[in-house]
Amino acid sequence: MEFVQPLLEWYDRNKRELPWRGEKDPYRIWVSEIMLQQTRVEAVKDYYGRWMSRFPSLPDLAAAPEEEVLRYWQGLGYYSRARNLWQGVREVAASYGGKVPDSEAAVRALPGIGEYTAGAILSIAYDRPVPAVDGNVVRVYSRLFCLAGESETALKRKIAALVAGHLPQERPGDYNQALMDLGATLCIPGKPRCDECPVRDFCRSFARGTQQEFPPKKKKSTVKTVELVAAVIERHGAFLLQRRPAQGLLAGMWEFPTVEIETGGDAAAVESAVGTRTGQQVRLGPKLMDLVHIFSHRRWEIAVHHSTMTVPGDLPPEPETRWVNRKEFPQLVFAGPHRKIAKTVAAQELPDGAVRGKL
DNA sequence: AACTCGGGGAT
DNA sequence: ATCCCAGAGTT
Repeated sequence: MEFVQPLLEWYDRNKRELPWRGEKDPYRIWVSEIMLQQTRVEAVKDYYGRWMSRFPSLPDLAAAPEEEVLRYWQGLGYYSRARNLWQGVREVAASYGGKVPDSEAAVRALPGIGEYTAGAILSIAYDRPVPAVDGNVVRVYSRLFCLAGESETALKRKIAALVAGHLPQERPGDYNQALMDLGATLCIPGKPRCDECPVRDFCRSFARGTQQEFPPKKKKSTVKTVELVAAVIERHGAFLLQRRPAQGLLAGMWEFPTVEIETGGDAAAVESAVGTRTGQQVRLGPKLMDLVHIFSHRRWEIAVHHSTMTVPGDLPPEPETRWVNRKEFPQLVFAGPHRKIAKTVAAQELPDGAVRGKL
């Protein structure tokens, strides 16, 4: 295709300088691609740097405990990515002698590696001509060819087939990355900067002035609001923390005891619910803060209350519950907004012997 | 095909 | 507010 060469030349002159760019170690490419899933380049840079200073090679990650791996991922989101990456790396260490396989089937079979990531790893690290169609590439190609597609999956499939036919055998990784850089810097959502585009002359939507119509808008999902009360329960300088369920949202991460409430639920009902959850008799104290935390498809509104135990009881086996000193906070992986609560209460250093929570 | 899964930056 | 980001896995 005639636009391949102009695009590669544009890439050679204008590619972004990124920490993982020029990297050939498949493990390092792998890590970057997983971090970049649904995550902006700017957000990834720092995490990638910290990660590589701690887990510079595949065996380093394979040998690390899961808890520590999650600590290095804390705040990035989509935590199953970290677990899958860790599991995948261990699988490579165990079954492939520590060398990331270079066949599409084998790479695709690793946990957390889907069609896009397989293409990215194979083309960038192994120079294999496999398309890597991410959101950028969908946007670029749908505009180049005025492609709408019957569904998102059909559109993506169609584009992957086109890219496969265009990939230059000499530098497939650069072509994939050139498409992504173009989509990230010029062929952006909203108002693309077509005046600077190296392939404008080949773009059908530019010719028709219909760039805005591509790619087709995806239907918006509804965001459900959930009201919660979190209880900060302190005793002898330690705080009561609980682990979230192993499956689902923020799986396995630590949080202050939290209950979902009906709108306008009264204090007694909340105290009862917290008591059931923690095995303690609890009285809600003064409000520490209100937090709003927004996920893609959920909105948490959390009232955080200092709370006191009226009658200390045994800790429940489920969910896992622990008294944690604030000095141990850095060792834990906190669930989303609870990081902020932890940071706040940990900062409230008291002199020895001082008592907190008196009304 | 539709949902779930995080967090944040741009508009 | 809305969009969407170098998506994958499950239902």
